[in-house]
Amino acid sequence: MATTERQPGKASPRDRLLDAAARLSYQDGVSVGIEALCRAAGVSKRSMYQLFDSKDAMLAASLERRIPWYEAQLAHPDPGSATPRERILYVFEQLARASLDAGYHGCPYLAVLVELKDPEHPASVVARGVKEALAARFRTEAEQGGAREPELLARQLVLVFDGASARAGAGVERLDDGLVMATVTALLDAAGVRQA
Amino acid sequence: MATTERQPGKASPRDRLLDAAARLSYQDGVSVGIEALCRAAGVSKRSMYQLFDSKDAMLAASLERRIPWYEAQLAHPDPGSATPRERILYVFEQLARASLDAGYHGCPYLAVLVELKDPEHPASVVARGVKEALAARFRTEAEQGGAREPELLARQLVLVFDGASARAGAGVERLDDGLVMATVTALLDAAGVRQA
DNA sequence: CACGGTATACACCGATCGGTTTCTTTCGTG
DNA sequence: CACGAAAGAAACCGATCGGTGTATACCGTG
Repeated sequence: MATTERQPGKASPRDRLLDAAARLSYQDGVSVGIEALCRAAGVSKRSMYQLFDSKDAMLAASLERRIPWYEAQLAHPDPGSATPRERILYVFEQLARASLDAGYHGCPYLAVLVELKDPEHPASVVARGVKEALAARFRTEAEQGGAREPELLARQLVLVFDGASARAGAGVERLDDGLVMATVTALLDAAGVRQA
Repeated sequence: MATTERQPGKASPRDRLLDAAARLSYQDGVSVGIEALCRAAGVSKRSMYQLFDSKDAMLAASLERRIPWYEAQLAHPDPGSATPRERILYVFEQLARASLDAGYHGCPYLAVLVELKDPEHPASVVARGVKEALAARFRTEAEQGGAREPELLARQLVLVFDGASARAGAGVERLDDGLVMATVTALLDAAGVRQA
C-alpha cells in the first residue's frame, strides 16, 4: 500500500500534531512551545520537523485544516429553505452559542492576527483569508437579501462578528442575551434587508 | 528634598521604563523580553527589578499610566456644547483617525486581553477596567441621549469599537471611509438617540 | 567630607526557546 | 525473514527567558 492506513483509535502523527497545535495555540496563545505541542501530540520533535519546515508552518497548517469545520459551523444547516436574512442571523446565533462554551476564547483566526502582529507570518495569511471569506459570504447574502449597500453591510457585520467574538473571548462581554442579535437586526433593518 | 527632581531633558528611570514598556509591548506584543525593554529604556535590569516586583507588574503599571491619555483622546474637546450623540460619534471619529497612523495596532487594552488569555494577570485587570469605563461612558451618553435601552446601546457601541479597532489593528479593515460612522449612526437611530 | 539611596554594569541562575543530531525502535512490505 | 522508511527518545546547539547577586559609580543631603 502506498500510504499507510491507520486504525480508528490512532491518528497519524501529522494529524495529532495539527490537532494539538490548534488546541494549545488557541488555549494558550501562539507562543506555546513546540516542546509542549509535541508532548501533547505524543510525537517526537524529530518527527515534527520532518513533517513541517518550522513551527510557523505547522501553526499555519493547523489553522488551515480547521477552516472547513469552522465555516461549516457558521453555515445554515438548510441554506436552500432559509432566507438570506436567516442565513446571516444564523452565523451570529452560532457565534453566541459557541461563546457559551467554557473554553471559548474568541475567534481563533482573529486571535492569531492580533497575537502575531506580523502580517507576513504564514499563519496570518491563512487567518486573513478566513476573515475575507466571511466578509465575502456576508456580502453575497447582503446582495441576495436586497441590501441597499451590500458591501457596507458586509463590513459592518464582520465588525460586529469580530467585536463580539473578541470581547466574549476576552471575558468582558456575554453574548447569551440578545446583544448580537439585536445589533445585527438593527443593521439589517437599516440596510433594508428583506424580512422574508 | 524627598523626591529627586529631574531636568526636562531626562525622564526618571521609572518613566523611561513605563514608556518603553507601553511602546514595545504594543508594537511587538506582551511577550517582549525584559532585556529588550531595559535596553530600549536605557535602564539596567537591576534597576527595573528594584522599581517593579516583576515584568507583569511593570506591564500593568505601564498600561495604567496610559489610561488618562487614552481616555482624553476619546473625549470630546468641548463636552459642554456637544450633544450626547455628538460625544458618542466623536469617540469613533477619533478611533478612525487613530487607525490611520502607520503604527496603529488596535486598542492596546483589548490586545492585552487577547494576548494574555489569563484574566487574573494584573495587566488584564487594568485592561478590563478600561473597557468597563468605556462602556460606562457610552451608557451615560445613551441615557442622556434618550436611548430606549441605554445599557443595550452601550454594549453595542463597545462591540463596534472593539471590532473596529481589532480589525483595523490587524490590518484587515480600513476605517477611513464612513464604515464606523455609518454603523454607529444606524445603532444610534435604532436606539432612538436624539439628533440634536 | 562622609553618608546613604539610586543607578549602573555584568556575571550568573535554571528553564525554556526553536531547531538539529544521533541512535534506536517499530512495523508494514517485499 | 530481511529490508527500509517512519517514528521515537534523548542529547545537544546557541540564544533568550524572567529574575538575582555583587560590586561599583553617582549624587543630593546631613
